Amino acid sequence: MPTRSQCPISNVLDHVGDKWSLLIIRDLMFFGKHTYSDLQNSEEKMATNILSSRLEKLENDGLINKQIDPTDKRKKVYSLTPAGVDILPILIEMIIWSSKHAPDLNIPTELVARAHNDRSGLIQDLTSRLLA
Amino acid sequence: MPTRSQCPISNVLDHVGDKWSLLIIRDLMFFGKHTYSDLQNSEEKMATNILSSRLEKLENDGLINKQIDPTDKRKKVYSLTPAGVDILPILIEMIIWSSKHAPDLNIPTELVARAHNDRSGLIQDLTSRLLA
DNA sequence: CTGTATCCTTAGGGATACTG
DNA sequence: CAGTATCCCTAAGGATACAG
Repeated sequence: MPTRSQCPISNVLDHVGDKWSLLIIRDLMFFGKHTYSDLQNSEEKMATNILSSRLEKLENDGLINKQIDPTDKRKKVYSLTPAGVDILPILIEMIIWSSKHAPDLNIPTELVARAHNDRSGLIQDLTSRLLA
Repeated sequence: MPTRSQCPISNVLDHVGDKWSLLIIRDLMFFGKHTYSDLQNSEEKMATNILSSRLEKLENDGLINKQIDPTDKRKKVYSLTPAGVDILPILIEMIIWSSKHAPDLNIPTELVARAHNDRSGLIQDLTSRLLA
């Protein structure tokens, strides 16, 4: 997606403003997925060509890394870059929004509670774990 | 966009996970725009048919209101619902992300500073102003 | 298993004309 | 001014086959 303007919100959307990219980041962030087949088996079942193209774009945009698994050279492992980890607060706010406005969904209530009570601590904990 | 899963992040994307909806909300929220032509003259210049369809979807989804201007019955005025106002923290986190990872953009620095120093106060101030 | 490539259909979107 | 409608093209996306 080309740069549309100098607006910081528009800029984020130019990177992840589609239906799938944030779900890939979610899976890497919250569900410990790091292989292609892990990601393909997400609840939303994205098509393999879409997954492939999004991984390529996210890597080009500097949000994820693609590495060879050191324990098995045939495998490839996807992980978040620091810029990718910094998407975390955006996802947390989305979870909070849904917990308020779409309470019928499967919301991790203890996560929401901690996001309210100790937001910066939560983000620091998750971030340090993800960057470890 | 149909519901894809029970995930709260996916749910938000089902409402605003396209290239334009959050920009409309941004314009209503930060730039005091409330008419069709106001919105059409945003920096990103969205096409009139797209603007029309997004306004319709956002209204159906309960994020914006469309009302007759009480001072001029010919005019229509768009405004955010409480659910729309609650998108604010998501936008703030997007601005923070860009301020960190795309510092070349036009970022409102005093907003970012306050988002760091007094995040909940900032959100309360903006929210109460928007709902006033 | 980890993807790429292809085929095909649908949705997104730009330009512009048109209506109340 | 405030939209709707149409035309047309491109991008997104699903299904599936295929390659390393």
